[in-house]
Amino acid sequence: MHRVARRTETIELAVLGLLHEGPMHGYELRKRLNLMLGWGRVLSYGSLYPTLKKMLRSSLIEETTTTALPTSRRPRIVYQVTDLGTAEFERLMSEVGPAAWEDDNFDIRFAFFGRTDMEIRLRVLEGRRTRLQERLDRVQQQLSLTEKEVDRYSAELQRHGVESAEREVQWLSDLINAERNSARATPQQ
Amino acid sequence: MHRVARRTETIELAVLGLLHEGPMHGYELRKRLNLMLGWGRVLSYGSLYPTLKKMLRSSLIEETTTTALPTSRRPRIVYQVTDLGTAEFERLMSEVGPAAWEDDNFDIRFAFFGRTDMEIRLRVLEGRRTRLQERLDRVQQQLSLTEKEVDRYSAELQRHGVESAEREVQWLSDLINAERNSARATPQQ
DNA sequence: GTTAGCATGTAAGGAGTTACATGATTTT
DNA sequence: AAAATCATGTAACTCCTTACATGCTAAC
Repeated sequence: MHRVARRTETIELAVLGLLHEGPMHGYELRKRLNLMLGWGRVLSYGSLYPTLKKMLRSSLIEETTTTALPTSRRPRIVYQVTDLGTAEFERLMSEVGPAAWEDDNFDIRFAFFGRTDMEIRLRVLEGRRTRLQERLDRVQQQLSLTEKEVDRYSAELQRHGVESAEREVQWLSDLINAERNSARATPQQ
Repeated sequence: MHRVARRTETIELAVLGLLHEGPMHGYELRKRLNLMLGWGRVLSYGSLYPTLKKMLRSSLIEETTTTALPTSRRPRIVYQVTDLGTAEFERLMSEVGPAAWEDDNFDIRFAFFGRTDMEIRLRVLEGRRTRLQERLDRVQQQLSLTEKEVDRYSAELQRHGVESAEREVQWLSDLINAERNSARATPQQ
């Protein structure tokens, strides 16, 4: 029953990670988020602001309203992580399991890999690779037991999909090897 | 205000296209649909069956309940396209515009390209390519005006994303060329 | 005979988008 | 002085998933 992280959870993780770089306000967060989650759908305000409010309520972040400026300026609300938020970030980042390697979730986690142990990194990379490999196998298998010949364009679409997935698997394998090599080069303790 | 097709619309198009191959019941449609839309999320029954009911109401499809079988068998409901459904399929397939080349929609349309005119095919392929190129440009640009140096993993993620998109653009270019060549080889009229 | 897969549905609830509302600041 | 973009929100609505409910059929 492996529940897949809701979008909100993905956003929360990304916000915690981004705020680690320093305080930011909502609008800026949104731009950064769109660049990270990018490629797919863009993040709407109606999604971001409520999430920030929710995170405030659970004390993962704090707000600092920039009120009194020389020129009367509309207050910009600047957010920053709390200690609790940092703890939550670390907890989420050290999760291994489907939540870590489903499509969107994986990208975010990967982006913040610099702040995780190599052990976790390897587990997540391998999990992701297995996940993709499973999909590939399932498709290949179902393709093989399809009796009727598929038409040109359907076949081309399938071919392209499989090729992309295979390339992604290769990418992951390279990353895994790189991690292992760096481990041998710098044996800890 | 280019509204992006709702999932339901995508499903409707896919159902109309699949039923063109011959009558099918819901369960079977779902499997085929998952293979087509695949790679991402799977289609839930709670999504499929209501959509089929809706299509029945609007007379895009008809149902034939297989009731009296030798062995008392639970009725399987077999669906088939109506003339109205065929017309709707053709209308949807000849649409050019964002609805045709946004992520999910594009895949389905492409899969049914065999049943469209080459003129439409070219317009859709080119639209899709332009769409991807825009995204690439936007990312490249935003990347260039980011002052702070990004960390290793974020950079790698971006690199990989850009590479994938570029590869997709190349794929589309090849397809476009193939269409153009086949047009020259077989000049109509 | 029991597990796994075939087969069809519905109701409730949640998540997130769209549309609306407002105003400041910067660029052209 | 207009247009674009920065900036922050909210409410309603829509879609879709999740979970439940039911029963048949084939394989082991």
